[in-house]
Amino acid sequence: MHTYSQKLNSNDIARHAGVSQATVSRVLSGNSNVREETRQRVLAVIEELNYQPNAFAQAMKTRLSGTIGVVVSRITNPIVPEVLLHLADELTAHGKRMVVWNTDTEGEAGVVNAIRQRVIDGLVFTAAGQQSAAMASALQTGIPIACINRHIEGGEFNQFACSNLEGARTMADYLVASGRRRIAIINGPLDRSTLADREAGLRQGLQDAGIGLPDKYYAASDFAHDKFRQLAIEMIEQPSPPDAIACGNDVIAFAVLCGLRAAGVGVPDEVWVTGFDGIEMSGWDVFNLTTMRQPLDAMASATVGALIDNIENSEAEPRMVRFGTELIIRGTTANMPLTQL
Amino acid sequence: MHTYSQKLNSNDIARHAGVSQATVSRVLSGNSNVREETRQRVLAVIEELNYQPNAFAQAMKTRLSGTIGVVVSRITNPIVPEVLLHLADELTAHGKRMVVWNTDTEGEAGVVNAIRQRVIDGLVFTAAGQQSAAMASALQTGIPIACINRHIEGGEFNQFACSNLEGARTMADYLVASGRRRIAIINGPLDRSTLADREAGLRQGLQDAGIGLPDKYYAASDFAHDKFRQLAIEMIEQPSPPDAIACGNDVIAFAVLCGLRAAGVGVPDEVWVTGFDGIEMSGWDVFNLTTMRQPLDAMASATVGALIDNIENSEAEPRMVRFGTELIIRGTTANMPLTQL
DNA sequence: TGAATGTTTGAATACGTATTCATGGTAAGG
DNA sequence: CCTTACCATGAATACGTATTCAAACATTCA
Repeated sequence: MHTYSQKLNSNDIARHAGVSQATVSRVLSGNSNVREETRQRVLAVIEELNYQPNAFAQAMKTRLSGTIGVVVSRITNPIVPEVLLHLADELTAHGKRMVVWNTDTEGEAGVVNAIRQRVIDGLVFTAAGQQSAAMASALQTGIPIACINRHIEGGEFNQFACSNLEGARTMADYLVASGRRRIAIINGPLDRSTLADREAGLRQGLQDAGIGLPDKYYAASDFAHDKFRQLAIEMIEQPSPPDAIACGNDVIAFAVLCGLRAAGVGVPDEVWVTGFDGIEMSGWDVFNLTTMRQPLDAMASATVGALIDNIENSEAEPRMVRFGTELIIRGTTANMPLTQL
Repeated sequence: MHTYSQKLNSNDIARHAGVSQATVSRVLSGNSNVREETRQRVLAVIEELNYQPNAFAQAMKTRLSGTIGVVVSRITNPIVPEVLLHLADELTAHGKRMVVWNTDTEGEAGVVNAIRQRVIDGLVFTAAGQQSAAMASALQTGIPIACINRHIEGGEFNQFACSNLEGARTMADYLVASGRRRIAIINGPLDRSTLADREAGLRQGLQDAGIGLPDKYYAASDFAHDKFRQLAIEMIEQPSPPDAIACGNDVIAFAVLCGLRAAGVGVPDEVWVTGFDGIEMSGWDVFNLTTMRQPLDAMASATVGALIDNIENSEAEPRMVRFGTELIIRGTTANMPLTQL
């Protein structure tokens, strides 16, 4: 069994500095009054001996681990690392570590265990379906949680998402205003609030424009590149195919573009395609995707901020914010300025 | 300050079961002899009261946290989540949690801190440059480490990578055997051993074929999609452009394909393109990239296995394994079977 | 049967820190 | 000068578990 011994403890520091262990602890925590001269002396010894407090002992006393959990449903979905990147930056800025669970392959047992063992101070849930043993467990134990890109009606906890419905509505309006009339939707699983809200926004826009959405212009599937790709092929190869396909998110749109390419159908000449999220890859030439950008950095910042507040102050009210989105017009739709909206 | 109290401790269990706390601990750890009847009684009480041992107290005693750190250089690089996925699965299978650091934006301070605080039992380094304060700190403290996709000569620690040189050599042979004669290389930073080894393999193949590599057919840059894209454009727009571009990895190849598309150059009609890694996206229709697949799952499995061994048995020798690669021929090169190799 | 060995258990202790309680000292206020 | 309040500090304790030590008991062997 490999263990590497801790060389020093606060008693050693106390002895060297000629104070009591309690005083060393007070200097470290910075919460109590210590005479400036004493503080300097202790700090000097800490520095000299290169002392680090034992994190486990601290955690046991304070019941705080300095670690935040992040629950992710499909880590290889390209939007996930972008979210993790921003979360990691924010957490680091707050001096917290980030432990990650990927539930689509690992399952949720690890998360539930961590919650029950109290080894995390808070938990971030990223977009995923509603049914979640981990979420139920978190709510039951009362551990502070925050959801990013996932909305649950009536939930008494922090929730940060973009204006999915309004953004999708804007997207529909743009397509209609640009002359599209046979607009199709390809979407993912609707138990994800983001996707459901976006679909609602699109449908609303189509309905208000008097266009509507025939069944043959609608398709959905659970997450799998090949499935979306296949749906796109079937969609485009039917009689009187759509002249635009609005997708629930960028990753779905990527698969759709792949399907259309396989079917030999030109974009945007024969059909337009739009995504939603505005992830980095959407700007690559091979996609050049018109999409609706959500401010992931701001959302991550708010998520972490609220979580930290809940941890430091249990009275803090849960927050719920919707972030604005930005239409980015690229090559998968006609490249013309949007003056008529 | 939010804290949620631990309801029960092992003393409560002991009292309810009519045994001592030591016996409860023995039942939990499973290392000592306990009479079967006693064990069942204790387990029943644990079950009944829904007791969970306090992880911090355990960690303080055993000096083991049940957490493994993973250091990543650019988490949004699509190969990284694939690595993390496999690592997470393996770690979960071993009952370990995974904490992730993304050093390109966070820096390494968090990792170094975690090492000094002993809050992780082991550390995985994924491909990155050689200079690393975290690696130095890890080696100094003696915490078990393992490197995946990163090789350091003479290092006394676990290292798992694929046969980068041989794989690249095979790739060069394939291009030459297929009739390519003006073969270019676009690569990333050479302080990454994977990229350096692959370049060496390619150069070796070209040299043995008597083709060589003129300066004008070589370009490199640090990691940034736009830079690789630009390099590809400049490469292809020069007089007597290459008839093939071999890239250091798939992500570079994606950028190259984007550049070629922007330049209006047909692939594979006017120029072939190859990658290396075989990440999932390389199979998407928009890339359809010929590449060299490395067995990430096996590599991750070996990485975690070795790390766990080092943690459980400090005498365990560091391991160093090279994994074989597999040429995957797709649409960015002529779609013909490779019989002549 | 007696000695030797092995099994099962409890009491006590240690891990390293944060915090409470008590004490001596110092400043403020009349 | 006396009281009151506050500041700085140390001794002692608690957090919850793993482990050592010793004792009680059971088993084996001659």
